[in-house]
Amino acid sequence: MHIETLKVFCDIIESGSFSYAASQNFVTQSAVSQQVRSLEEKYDCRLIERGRAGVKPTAAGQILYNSSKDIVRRFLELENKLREIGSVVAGSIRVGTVYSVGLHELPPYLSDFLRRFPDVNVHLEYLRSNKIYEDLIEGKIDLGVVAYPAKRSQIVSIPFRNDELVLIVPPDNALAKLSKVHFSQLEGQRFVGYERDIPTRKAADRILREHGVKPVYTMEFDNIETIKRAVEISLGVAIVPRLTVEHETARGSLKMLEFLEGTFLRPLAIIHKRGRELSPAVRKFIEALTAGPGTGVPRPAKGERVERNNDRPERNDRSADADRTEKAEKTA
Amino acid sequence: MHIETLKVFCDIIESGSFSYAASQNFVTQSAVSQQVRSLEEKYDCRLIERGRAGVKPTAAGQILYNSSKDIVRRFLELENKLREIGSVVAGSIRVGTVYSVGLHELPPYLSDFLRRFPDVNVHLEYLRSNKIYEDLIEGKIDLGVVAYPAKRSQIVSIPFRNDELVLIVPPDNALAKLSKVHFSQLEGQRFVGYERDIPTRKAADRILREHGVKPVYTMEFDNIETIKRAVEISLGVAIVPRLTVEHETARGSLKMLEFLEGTFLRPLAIIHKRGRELSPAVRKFIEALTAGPGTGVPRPAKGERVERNNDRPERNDRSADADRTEKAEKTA
DNA sequence: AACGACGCATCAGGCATCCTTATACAAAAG
DNA sequence: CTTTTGTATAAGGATGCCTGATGCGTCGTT
Repeated sequence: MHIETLKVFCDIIESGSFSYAASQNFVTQSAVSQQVRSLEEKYDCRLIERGRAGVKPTAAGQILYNSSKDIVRRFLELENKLREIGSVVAGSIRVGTVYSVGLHELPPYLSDFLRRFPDVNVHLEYLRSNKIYEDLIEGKIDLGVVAYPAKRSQIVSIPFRNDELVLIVPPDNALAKLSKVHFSQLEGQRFVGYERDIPTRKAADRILREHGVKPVYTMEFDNIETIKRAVEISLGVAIVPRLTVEHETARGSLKMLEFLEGTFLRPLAIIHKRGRELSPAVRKFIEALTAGPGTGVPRPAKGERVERNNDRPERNDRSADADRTEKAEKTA
Repeated sequence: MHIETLKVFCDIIESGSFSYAASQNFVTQSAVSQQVRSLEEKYDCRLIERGRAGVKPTAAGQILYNSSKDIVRRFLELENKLREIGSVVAGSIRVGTVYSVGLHELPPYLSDFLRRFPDVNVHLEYLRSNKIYEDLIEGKIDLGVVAYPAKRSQIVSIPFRNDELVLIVPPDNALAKLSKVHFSQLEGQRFVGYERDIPTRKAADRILREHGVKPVYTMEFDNIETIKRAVEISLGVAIVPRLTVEHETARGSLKMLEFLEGTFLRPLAIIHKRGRELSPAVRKFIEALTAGPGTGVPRPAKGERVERNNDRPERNDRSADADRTEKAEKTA
């Protein structure tokens, strides 16, 4: 019996979905379906009731789930301990990130990391800030990457980078001819921005308030991409991280302006649950982010490990990085 | 990760032997060796110190053992529960038996059982009577088959069969011409028999004592085969179960005599630990013994199960029964 | 009601995995 | 020094698992 099969089963029960469990375990839905079937055949009893409203465990399935959950948990802990000893960087790590960072800041770090540690699978989930804190505390993810990290007793926060907040306006806006603006010039502009409970929105509002601007929002979204689209079609101006609009300013679909009153930084941080011991893979991931992309040595170069990797050059190489990076969107 | 691999590892640590762990798990020593190696490679650390005096776990190996033991135990319990639900008779059962019964009484029941339940692996170990009780209580075996079952609070005993105790003498003995003897005729005969702490020896001595015979033992052994060889070369006479000497009496290498004073039965029993819940396979095994050989239906014939078995007629059919019956001798 | 979207089941084919057999090798025993 | 016992290694083959394609219900839409 594969312990992985038990984990798949647990994931099915917890998520209520075969397909989701499949993606969580880096296999196809077909494989998951077959695993469940073979379990059911092996013990000659139905384990999961497949109904219209998702899936529910049968009595037997519930027993299997209860025990498996325990077994899987113990096994994962065991693996962490052993990897610790052997300094083996492998396994899965689950990272939750807000859209803007995940799309515009992480990619170079990520591909670098995946190249250096081919035995690590990275789950990248796009989540809203508050959900990241929640999931961290519930143990659903190992790491979070957020802006304006909140200080909480259960959360440890490690500084990552600082973005600069800039103003974007549609090319047809009066301000588009300038390269820098005074806050006073923003008076009367209609704003587009994040929803009120999102940290970057709060930061933007604070900056505006401190400079005497009372913004009028016409639209609020929960992710940066939609905000940019809204500005492009002249629904308003917005304050966003500089890195997130590089594409659009280069293409000319958006005009970016700095503030004459100074630069405003948006601190990003890696966060994790306090007290939770981090697996070698997670620690290496944090290192990779804090050290910056391209700073990693090509190989861990610790004797044995190199040999082992070289022993199987013909291995089914999962060609692209993307194959090992599961990107699951949770917000609509 | 196969849970079976973890079990193999535990068995290695507990027994201090690769080969023994191999036989316990119905695989070759080679497979065991490879499994350990792949574990060591996977976590890039030595797990077992191979020294002259057996094998010892390293620090990492100890960690692996501790967790694995737990995982394996939970998994086996889980499997029992599920098999219970699906009425699936499969898995391994460990049976400890004394030589005489294992060699002369069990075989027909065994081959019958194995034919009816091809998914069950039977570990048959030849043990001395007291070791069987010990191992039962320690949970090292599931069932025991013994003669003259001792009444103990921790042990449940189920009657199995009754052998008849008879006298065997070498063909050149004066008694060999008779077919029945009076106990009085045994006076002056030298005896060969079991060691003093073995139940059948105690029973024989009691019978002799009750009929006024004070036996003089010249040799004592812990198993029936050696006793027979000793009698064959005229080292003395012996009181043994009738079934165990069928071969020799047929060949004429031994002469068997009944007692004129009556027949003396040697009760056999299946024993197991009180309170321990028995797996379906163990229960079926008990049923098979108590019902007698040849009484089983050809198939459980419970719908689905038949189908499932028929689905794979081309399966690597482990031809002979012997392949699935591990006979490990513990006494020399 | 027809249609597409979604999610699970099934099938066939390829390939990695793991096991067995055979053999090497080391240490201990006779 | 040979034999025995126990583990490691090599080669080959069977098993099993996964993927990709496809089928088939159910649900929500227009």
